[in-house]
Amino acid sequence: MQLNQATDYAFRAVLHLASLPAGAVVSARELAEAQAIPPRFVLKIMHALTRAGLVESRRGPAGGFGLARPAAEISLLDVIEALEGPVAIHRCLAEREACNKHCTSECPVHAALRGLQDGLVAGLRRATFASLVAKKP
Amino acid sequence: MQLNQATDYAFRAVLHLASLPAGAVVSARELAEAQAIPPRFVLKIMHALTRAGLVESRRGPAGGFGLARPAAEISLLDVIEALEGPVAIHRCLAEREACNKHCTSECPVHAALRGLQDGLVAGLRRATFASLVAKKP
DNA sequence: CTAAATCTATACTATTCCAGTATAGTACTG
DNA sequence: CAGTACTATACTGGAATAGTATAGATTTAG
Ligand code: SF4
Ligand code: SF4
Repeated sequence: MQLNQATDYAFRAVLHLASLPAGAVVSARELAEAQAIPPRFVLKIMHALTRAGLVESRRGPAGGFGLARPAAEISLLDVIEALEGPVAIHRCLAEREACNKHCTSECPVHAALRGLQDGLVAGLRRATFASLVAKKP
Repeated sequence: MQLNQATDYAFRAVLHLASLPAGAVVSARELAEAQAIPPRFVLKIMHALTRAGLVESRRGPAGGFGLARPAAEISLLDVIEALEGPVAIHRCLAEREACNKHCTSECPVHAALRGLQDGLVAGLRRATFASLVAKKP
């Protein structure tokens, strides 16, 4: 019931990129140092963010990473989904067949959890990195 | 980011007990069969629920388990906490020191997630088994 | 052209957690 | 006192987590 460590590193990395002037890039090594991310591990995280289309990379000397679109269009949900796939607070909300009871009718717990998950996901979608950067001191 | 299997079994078990006439008890074996829970595993789950004070047990022949208080006073949150401990959607919300970045000031991601978690927890607390049973067909 | 810097992609590993089993013990009933 | 049923804890195989390692591709400077 918890986001994993890689996702947290990704939050820090995107927050770092979001507070940069537009168009600027920062190397994996700098990111790792500034955000206290293990230097080898940061590569894997940026790889996932790049594949998801949230960040863009430039190779070679003076290369690095930058946001692929405005920080106002990147939410906590986007980052979580890039690292962990779709959000699901219970197995049967990830895929309905995960219920090993094979309830004939709709399960009331399932229904209640679905409502709560929807609220959570909506909140994660509303939390953009533009709004988060704005809150920083 | 998902409730575990044991917690789901506990949901089914409590839902089963909540739909019984008041004062009735049901044995572990019956519970396991009715709710498709592995027969040995159900003992561990009922043990956790008993220790948390949500269910009461009676030993010996004709023994079994029943709710320790009215279904209206048992929520999804109570069951989750009995099986998994306090709800936390992120490591730094479980314990503040879990952040290996040692942010000097308040982290905006932390603040946003805390708000969302509070909403989720409030919803879980509001979902009592009395209301869930009422929704069953 | 070539060397160094930097990202890309995947394989590997140690540790921890999960899901479930096993078993020895305690309490109640008839 | 024998059988039923819960109590409590130890054990286990497999999967997930949190990283590390490495071989390769691309870009730029000189
Ligand atoms: S019993 Fe209900 S809550 Fe549990 S997995 Fe099945 S549908 Fe979901
Ligand atoms: S960086 Fe922010 S969100 Fe991540 S663990 Fe630290 S306080 Fe929590």
